[in-house]
Amino acid sequence: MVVDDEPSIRDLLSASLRFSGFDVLTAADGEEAVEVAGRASPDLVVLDVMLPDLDGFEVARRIDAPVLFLTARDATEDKIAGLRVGDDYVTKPFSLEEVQARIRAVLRRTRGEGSPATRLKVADLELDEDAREVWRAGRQVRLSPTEFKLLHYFMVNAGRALSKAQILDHVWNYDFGGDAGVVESYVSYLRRKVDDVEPRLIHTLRSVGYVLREPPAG
Amino acid sequence: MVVDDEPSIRDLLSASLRFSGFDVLTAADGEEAVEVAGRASPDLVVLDVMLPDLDGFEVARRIDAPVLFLTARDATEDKIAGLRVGDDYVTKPFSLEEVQARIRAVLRRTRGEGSPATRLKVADLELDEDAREVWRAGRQVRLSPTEFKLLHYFMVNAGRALSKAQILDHVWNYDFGGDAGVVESYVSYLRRKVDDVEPRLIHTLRSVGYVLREPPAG
DNA sequence: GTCGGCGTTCAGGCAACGCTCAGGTCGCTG
DNA sequence: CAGCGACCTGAGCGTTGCCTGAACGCCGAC
Repeated sequence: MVVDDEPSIRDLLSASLRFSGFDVLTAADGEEAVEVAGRASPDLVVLDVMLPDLDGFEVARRIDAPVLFLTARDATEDKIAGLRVGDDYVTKPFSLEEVQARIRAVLRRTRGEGSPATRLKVADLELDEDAREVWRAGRQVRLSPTEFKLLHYFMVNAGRALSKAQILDHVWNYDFGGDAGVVESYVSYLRRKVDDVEPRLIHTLRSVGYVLREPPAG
Repeated sequence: MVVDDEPSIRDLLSASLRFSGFDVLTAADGEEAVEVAGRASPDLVVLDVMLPDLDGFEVARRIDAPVLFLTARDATEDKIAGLRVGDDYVTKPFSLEEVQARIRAVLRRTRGEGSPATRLKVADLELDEDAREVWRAGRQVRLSPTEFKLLHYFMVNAGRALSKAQILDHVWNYDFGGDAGVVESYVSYLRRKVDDVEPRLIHTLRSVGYVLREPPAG
């Protein structure tokens, strides 16, 4: 369930989550959120802290589900205050990658006890979400946060062609104003760090975008 | 079983204990506590001394299970008075690390006689929960209580990336209002005391948090 | 062959982040 | 009541990561 008073944010999140296979309900304010949650018992609520009527923490208290808070970047104070164990938060502006990662983490913690392998693998490239480790051909590789998010996005969508706009939308914050040049830069960094051995996994599709995939045997 | 009249404390404790694999029941007052305990025979009861109806010690007398009391910090008097053998207490405000440590200690004493190894080990770093001793590369190290709790939390979660917020939630008291700067300070202290030799075990993950882990062979 | 677009890489400025140290407070102890 | 240890804060400083812009190279089109 997604709760935010700004329609743009609400739509952005619900569309992206639906696309990833979640069942999504929405609410525009605190009252509605409590009401809908009471009826539908969502597994998790993505909740803006700033709502027109009720305080986000107040809403959380009245809902029996783990909460992922959306909070302004400078609200360092409030963050810790309202968090119960099992909850988590993401600062605005966020990237879709971030939100989805946190959602999966919360769901994993609360429901599935036997932590399912959080390990992504493509050929001899491996990524561990928990430990934030990346391995290529047996060697560990150090990545910056953005590099890590980008590679994660590639690996989740391994074998699928991704346009730069798509990548920008998912990996960068939604308010990022710059152009797709950054993507090229970061793909370049990634190649140097994790794709410097055969077989090459990151392929550029001219005037389309990029793919991460194991080259066909033939 | 968790007994407290404040919902926030009740939720905090029950969620955190469930996450650690315990089966948790809750009660909001003394009457309910006695009633539920009679039916369900819990292995241990976490019990607030200040309840709206009955005194905590009165409740304890009517329950056939070891009790971990939650008591105000300045109630030095009451502490000793109500404690039976096998019981223990924690002062409010507490940290989750503290409560869980005490719970495990009580359960170990009462049920499991063959004390399970309370020794954590990562590379040449060892921590003995019982004796509160820490060893690095064969040398014993003296840690302050907070340093010890922090290191303990790191070692229990060895190999997992921990955010500063997460650390704050578990190692510091739940009412701590300050920011994550303290964590940095204490990590700094820990590094000086237990991580001043190769291989380095505490690694910072920029804009993510920290990990305690043995560096990879490669 | 040449030209234009597209992609890659590098260098540099800027901002954010984290480490450390010094200092102040509190509580305990002798 | 003086001394000490533990805890937290704040400021300064070095480092890292992020993004931009520009130069260079590749590739396909004509």
